[in-house]
Amino acid sequence: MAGEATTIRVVETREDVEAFTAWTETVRSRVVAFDTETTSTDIYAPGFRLRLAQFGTETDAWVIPVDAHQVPEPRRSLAARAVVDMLNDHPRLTVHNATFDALIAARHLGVDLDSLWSRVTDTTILAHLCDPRGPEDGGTGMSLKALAAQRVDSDAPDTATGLYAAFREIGHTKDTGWAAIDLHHPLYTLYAGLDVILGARLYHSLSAEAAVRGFGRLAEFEHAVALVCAKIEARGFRVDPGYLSELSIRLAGEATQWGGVAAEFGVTSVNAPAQVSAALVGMGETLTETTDTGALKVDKEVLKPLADLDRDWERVGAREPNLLAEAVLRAKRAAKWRVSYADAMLSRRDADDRIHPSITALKARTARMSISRPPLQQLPSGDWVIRRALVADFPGWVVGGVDYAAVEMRILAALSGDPVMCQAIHDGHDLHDYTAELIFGPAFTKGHRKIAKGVGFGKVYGGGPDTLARQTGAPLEQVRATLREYDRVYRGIKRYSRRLVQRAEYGCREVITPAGRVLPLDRRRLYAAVNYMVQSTARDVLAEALLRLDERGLTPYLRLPVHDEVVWTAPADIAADVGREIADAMTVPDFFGVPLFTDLEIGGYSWGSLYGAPL
DNA sequence: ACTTTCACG
DNA sequence: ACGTACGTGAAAGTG
Repeated sequence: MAGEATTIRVVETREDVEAFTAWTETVRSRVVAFDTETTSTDIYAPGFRLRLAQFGTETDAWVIPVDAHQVPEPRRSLAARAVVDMLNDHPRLTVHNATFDALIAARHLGVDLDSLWSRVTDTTILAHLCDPRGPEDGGTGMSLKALAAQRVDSDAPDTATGLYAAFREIGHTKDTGWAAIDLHHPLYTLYAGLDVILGARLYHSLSAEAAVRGFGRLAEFEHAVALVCAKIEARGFRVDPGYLSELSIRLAGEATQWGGVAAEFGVTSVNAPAQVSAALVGMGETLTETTDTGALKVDKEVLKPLADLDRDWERVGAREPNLLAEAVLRAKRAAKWRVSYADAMLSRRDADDRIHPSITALKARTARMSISRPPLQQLPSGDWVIRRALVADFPGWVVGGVDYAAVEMRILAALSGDPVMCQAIHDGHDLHDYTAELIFGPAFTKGHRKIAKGVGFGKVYGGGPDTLARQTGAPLEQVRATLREYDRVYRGIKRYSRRLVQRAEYGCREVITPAGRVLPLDRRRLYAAVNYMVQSTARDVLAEALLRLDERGLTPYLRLPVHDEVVWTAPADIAADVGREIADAMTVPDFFGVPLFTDLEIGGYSWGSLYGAPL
């Protein structure tokens, strides 16, 4: 690799296990990379197995088979023991995407998560601090392969492709081959061994750059945040399988029924935009909006007016509803809710009816977290039916939530130091009410407040008058006028926004957040600087809150972080105390001169109860 | 692989 | 001078 000879050893005998243990003694002062190969990425699925554990330096790797299905006893236990000893004792380890392997070590090898974590450096964290961009945005992304190609050896052997070919030879796919490939297949062990050699080399490259660029403290912070998120993931969130089964059937029926209606109009698949647009045009509807590639757009913003439905799916009474448009809307929604949410939760639950969504604590360019499999940060919020499926841990427990009040606006006020907005916050005003009154006078209406709120967000997000008019539903001229007034009233925000974009224009194309994060900007979208600054800072406010919650011993109650809130569960008799404690730990009394307050909600048995569900 | 759509903050 | 909403995850269809 990179012109240097490397060695990969595969443990095949009892003596090999001893040789591995002897090797671990010789590398005690070195940073050793750790990695695993498993039957799947579903750590908590029944039938999940750890198959290989690997350790390595820049030049030497050990591949240790521990799969109970293929390694005979007592060698398997001896090998597993040797792996556990290394994980428990070695002073400095590096892992690429450490949350995954650490959770496996904790659940399937009985390793103590806190102890292991205190000795681990996660190279995805370092890579994200050095460049948070994904490959689609001109960055390298966080995959081991791409990072290693960039920093270690652009000609590093591409073992994955060969391995996938081996999967196909045994009648499997990219996804299923991991469980089926022979434990001693040479491509499999080669792939496994190379990964730790690459990982060790990547560590040295990334840690050097992170140190030079002063990311040490931020890296430490991110490791602490990732540990709290790993604990939340390990505990999981309980689902109600009986409710989900019934819901799945009901949604399937709805999708079939509305799909049948669409079929009467010649639309055999409601998910085929070309079919839908052709049928609508054939019925005499005029479609004007187009997609990026010039096709006629038929998303729900286009279809709802045709179906005479407003944003909340209520009849408007403005026209004769187009039955096809309505059928497509309802069929698609029912199918999506069933497949992406109900069935996803049902299929991913563990033996205790808990789901363990994968939480990536440091994901977006702005450092925002992401939650996947299933995407619990994106469950429908306008209706309680999906969230009703997530329930408290035991009978007699309840679900609650704590969220920050208007956190992005407050952060914008604090960072810009805008005196008018800061004063309004100190005086305890509702920010959007306050803005509406400033612009429209004391007799402002709900509609005025909505426009004021939209313009406030527009400032954070960098939107123009057209987008804001579309979003708020207000007339373009009124939005333009409001934007002008906004700039006049909140001069500090205007000045701050201009300064951020100007710096990006004349300096390097990046913003540096108060946390010390360097966020690269796209050449064509320098205006995004304000949004990046605010969104990223809001993320760090929640991340710091997670650390305070953990310090207060509240992590066992936490179920999810959702950008500006946490979801928790607790026994009903202490729920008020737990909720207050969480709300208090999250509160930031003085964020650059502005208080960040929290709102506490205590619900019932299900998360849906916070959205109007009866239970 | 790419596009389109839809769910969230 | 002009004009741009930001960030995600996931499924399904098309080719």
